[in-house]
Amino acid sequence: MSLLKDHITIYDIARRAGVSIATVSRVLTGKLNVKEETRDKVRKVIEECSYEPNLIARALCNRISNTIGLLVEELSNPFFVTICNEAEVFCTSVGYTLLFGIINSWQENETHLLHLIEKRQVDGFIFLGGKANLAQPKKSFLEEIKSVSQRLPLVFINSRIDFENCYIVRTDERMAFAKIIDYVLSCNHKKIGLITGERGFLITEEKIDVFKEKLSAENLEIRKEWIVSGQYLVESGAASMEKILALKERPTVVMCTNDTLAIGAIKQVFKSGLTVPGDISVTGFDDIFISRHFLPGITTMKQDYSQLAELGVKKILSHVSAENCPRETVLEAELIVRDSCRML
Amino acid sequence: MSLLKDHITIYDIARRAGVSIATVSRVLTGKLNVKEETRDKVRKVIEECSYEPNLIARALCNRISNTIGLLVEELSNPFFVTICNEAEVFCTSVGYTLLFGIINSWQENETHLLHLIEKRQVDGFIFLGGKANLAQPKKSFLEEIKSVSQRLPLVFINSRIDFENCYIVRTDERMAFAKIIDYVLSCNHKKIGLITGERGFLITEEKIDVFKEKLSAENLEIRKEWIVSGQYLVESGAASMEKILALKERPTVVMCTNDTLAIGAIKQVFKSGLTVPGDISVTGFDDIFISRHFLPGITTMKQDYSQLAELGVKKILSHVSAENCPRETVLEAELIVRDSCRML
DNA sequence: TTGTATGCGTTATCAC
DNA sequence: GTGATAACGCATACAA
Repeated sequence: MSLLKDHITIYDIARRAGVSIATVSRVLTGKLNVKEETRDKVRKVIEECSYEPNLIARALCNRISNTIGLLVEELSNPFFVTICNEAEVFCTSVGYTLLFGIINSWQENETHLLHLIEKRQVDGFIFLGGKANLAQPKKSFLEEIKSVSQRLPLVFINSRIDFENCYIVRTDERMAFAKIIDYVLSCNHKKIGLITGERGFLITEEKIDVFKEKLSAENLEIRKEWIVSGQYLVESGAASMEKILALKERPTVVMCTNDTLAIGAIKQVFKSGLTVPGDISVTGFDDIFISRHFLPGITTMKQDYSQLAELGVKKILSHVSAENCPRETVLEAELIVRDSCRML
Repeated sequence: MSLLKDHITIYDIARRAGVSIATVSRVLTGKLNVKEETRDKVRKVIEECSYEPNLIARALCNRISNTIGLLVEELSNPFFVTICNEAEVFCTSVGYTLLFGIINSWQENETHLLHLIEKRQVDGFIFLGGKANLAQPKKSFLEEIKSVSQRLPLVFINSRIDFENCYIVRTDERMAFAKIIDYVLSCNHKKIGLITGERGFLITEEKIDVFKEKLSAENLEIRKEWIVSGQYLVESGAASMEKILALKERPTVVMCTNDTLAIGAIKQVFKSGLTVPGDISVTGFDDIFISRHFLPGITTMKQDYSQLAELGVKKILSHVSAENCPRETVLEAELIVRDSCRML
């Protein structure tokens, strides 16, 4: 068979309403003036036929698709998916639709994926994770970004890319990590360890920087063997904690640069016959969904997911409608105290 | 400003290659014959201009958008998002793009959301959760579905809607739940409780049915107070377990109709000062990501997410290309034994 | 093998 | 106010 979706078009409506397609189009868009009488007549026919305009045709004509590309590192990542969910909901509420591109499934070809989606004439792109979040993005990647940004507005979430037509929405992760360090200090911890994911990413490097700064400022010892980096995986968090537990002298608290690592770290502590926070405290970052339900509940920092998403979309909308909007918006994070870090 | 993305078109390519647009189109689609010489010439120009065809225009022309609507109950649900992720990856690998619609954000208006997406001329729809998964969908909803199915192919995941142009990909949940019950029985449990989410959904009702059937067959007691229903939320799982723990006589194992409930149930056991599986065993269903990492690891059933997703997409592709494909495909689930259910 | 012309369903610029 | 008509970018039937 074939999908003979031969839809009703404005021609059908025009004919049945005894007007021209131009008039139908006018009542559809609602911009130009139409005599109330004819407008009602047309509306009635539209209703009767349950006609819906073909958005593909409209997009071709307007050269605006009401569509935004969202390049996300990985949908199964709980941090990213929360933002995607919020973004999607907000988009549909304003008549937009997101086209997702999942970066990880394309290995090195993040750029190729981008072109694939650009062919669908999206009005802009949002970047969530991927190479854009490297502390030092590669030259070739930046060139590509710059090139695309000459055609379309780009929004980077938790990144720092700075070109014409590029916007940024981000959490102030330096301040956020400083906040949770302060909390840890306020619990009288003096021996503090750090578990991170991949080096080279902003979310990693900034936290390491702040970690060292704060500890120095407090005259606390920064021990190399108490800082261990791996990947942003549960297994990696566990492996890192294993290394720390094997040390002759251990920190009293281990801070993790995200909750996934914290989960792995906690698991490993229990596996070693110790407990969290009894024998060692652990903190996370991001407040992913499960952190509240994990045992023990994870003390962490919560980012403002809905704002991150909504502002990202809004910046593109503003750009499209030629409104002014700040190039960068920085959001605060919130400390969420639960059970995984105890007072000494 | 305005997004003057005045792109290169086939006209530009045609001019620069000294051929007609028809020829350019031919080498682009690759279907019809073009002399090798001219084809190479055109290809070279395309390359030089880094021209990319406008998929919106192509869709309008072909009346096929290479786009599929995916109506999903909630992206933040770990079960659904896994399938979405797989579906998205598979789609892009075959030149398709998914348009997501998040049902929960539209309350009762699942149908309205559907129309919103249909306007974008998707080639088909996939339903993941929502009203389609009710054991007895409402008449009005079925009417709508039937109506849409006359225009587009529809795929239902883990559902049973049976109309023309409607396809089904599902896990055999009856068999799957029977399997995990068998496992529980093999652990010598005789006193078995059940925690479910919302009544009325297939995933709930089928499991309750199987539960009763199996226990009867084993001559085990089916106690009303050991079967407690709530919502598919962690909190609800906890509340249900609280009720069970308050009973004078308790089951030795509580089976949950999904992992989210199991997590809540386990939390509640620990909160009561008891342990899982020491004092009471718990099982889940779905094997969501965190189940492997929870403490204790949750014994559960794993659905074949990638097949669920891929077959869903494939059925639509087959329909579009007029190939034959079975109306319904049923998949098996796999028992995942971890630590939350112990041998008595 | 290649080019011309038409249609896909809209919107928008003209006249009237 | 309203109605022809020309884009929008592409694919294809038909002619050459």
